[in-house]
Amino acid sequence: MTATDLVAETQGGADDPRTLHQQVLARLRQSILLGRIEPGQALTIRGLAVELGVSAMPVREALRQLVAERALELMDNRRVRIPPMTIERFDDLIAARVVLEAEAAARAMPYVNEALIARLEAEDAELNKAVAERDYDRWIGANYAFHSMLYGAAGQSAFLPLIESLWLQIGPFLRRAMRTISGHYTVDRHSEALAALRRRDTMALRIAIEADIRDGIAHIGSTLIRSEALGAGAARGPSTSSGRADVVRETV
Amino acid sequence: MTATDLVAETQGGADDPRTLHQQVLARLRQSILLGRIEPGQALTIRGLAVELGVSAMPVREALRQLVAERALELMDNRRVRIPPMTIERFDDLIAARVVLEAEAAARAMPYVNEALIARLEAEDAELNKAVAERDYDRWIGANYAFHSMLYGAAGQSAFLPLIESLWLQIGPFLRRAMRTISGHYTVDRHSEALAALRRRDTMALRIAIEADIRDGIAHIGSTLIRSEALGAGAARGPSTSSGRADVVRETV
DNA sequence: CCGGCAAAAATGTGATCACATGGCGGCATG
DNA sequence: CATGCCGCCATGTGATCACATTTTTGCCGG
Repeated sequence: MTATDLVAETQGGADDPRTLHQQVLARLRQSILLGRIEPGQALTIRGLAVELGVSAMPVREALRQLVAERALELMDNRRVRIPPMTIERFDDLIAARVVLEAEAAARAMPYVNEALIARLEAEDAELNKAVAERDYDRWIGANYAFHSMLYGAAGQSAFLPLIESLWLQIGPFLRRAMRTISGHYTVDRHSEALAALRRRDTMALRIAIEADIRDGIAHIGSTLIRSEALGAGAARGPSTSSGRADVVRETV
Repeated sequence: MTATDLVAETQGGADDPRTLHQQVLARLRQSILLGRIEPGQALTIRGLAVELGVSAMPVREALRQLVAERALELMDNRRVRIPPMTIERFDDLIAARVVLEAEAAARAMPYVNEALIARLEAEDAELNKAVAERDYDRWIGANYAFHSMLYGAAGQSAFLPLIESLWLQIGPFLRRAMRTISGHYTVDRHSEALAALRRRDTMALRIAIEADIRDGIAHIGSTLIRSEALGAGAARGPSTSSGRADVVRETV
């Protein structure tokens, strides 16, 4: 399998109307969202370009865009990395998620109809199945789909991009924490949210969303306590070009 | 005055440690924030590059970054523009500002000390002076400084970038509305916020911040009603390269 | 065996070029 | 005089190149 195949086989054929840099961006964004990129992993323009079978230019633009969304961080040496997580930052991100997503959900309420609820239920079922099968990617993906489907009910909202940015910042640190708490997923907050939607109960919806956010990731905080400043610098992966390519090949 | 001088004289000399694209980004960002770029104005890579005395590359990257921050929008024809404003979007943006900034202010409270209050007072005085002198740029600048100073009290916060994105989206439409309400600025919400800070009254602070946001821009909504979808397409400026250059010269 | 130094490889940045696409005006035609 | 078509020019996209800086590596002396 060539690197080019990697790009072509999952998404974006030759007739993809999107520009190359948009395809690269979508790919990298999903990788970050699903936690496939290790916090300390080397992210070089040329490396990713070879990896994705494109030239450096689209990768450059995609990286810039991800830096703007705070999914990546531009270091002093002008390299790019996943921003290291600290307890303070994590706390901020969760707080921002809570206020933004609760408000976004509340503002979506007027647009809720049976069709939307049905789609949300389908996504919730998909999520539960993924949880049962311990399929992490589908789990995260379905969870994200559920939330964005709800917040986007009113059409394009100004909230969604902001929330996406927060997801991207949390994504890389979600996976490791998920493993440890995969058994703790006892209360189905999505069911509570769906019940609130059916009753058109905005307040209950806010509570369910907040609980969902806090439940899903509350345990990450303790993970962070055990390893301060996660992904700060010591956890640098293999740095030779061959080594990096190997790691990225299975992750991007 | 050459175009190069335009860049050099206000900021960023030859020994600026920042990369060119960062300088261009900062310049464009400020222009958008201060409403110096008309919603319908043509924004071309080559045009801005000539304007700013740089090559196309830094401009490309800066534009991408601003698109990621939602300050600009990538149209289907791959051109870039200030996203047209609608009542719905404006309503979203204000709602997002309120919840984010209220929360950010509340979370800054533990870090409030006399030094910070003093700096905020100084910025507020600067703001009032700018208002009295009808100096729009300083007005907006001081207002922005006041808010970001408060929200950033706890050091780098995850809230600030999100809030900045919202400011950038509102900026282009603020100026015209400001003109019409410049006389209505009767209640000084910043004073209320400062009083709340001195009393360490988090709830009062939230209320003051929310009131400040809503007061300052409440009248824009009515402006939008009179001209739906502001900057949608009809308000396209001159499109010849010479015409564009003239417009941008005095605005960027 | 370890530490530092110099050479070499790699990386980010910026510039320039080729190409396809789209917008615009001029021109012919009704 | 209005309208539709065609060609030209401007623009965005992607590739490649040169250069400065950083990082890695290999080597030498202690």
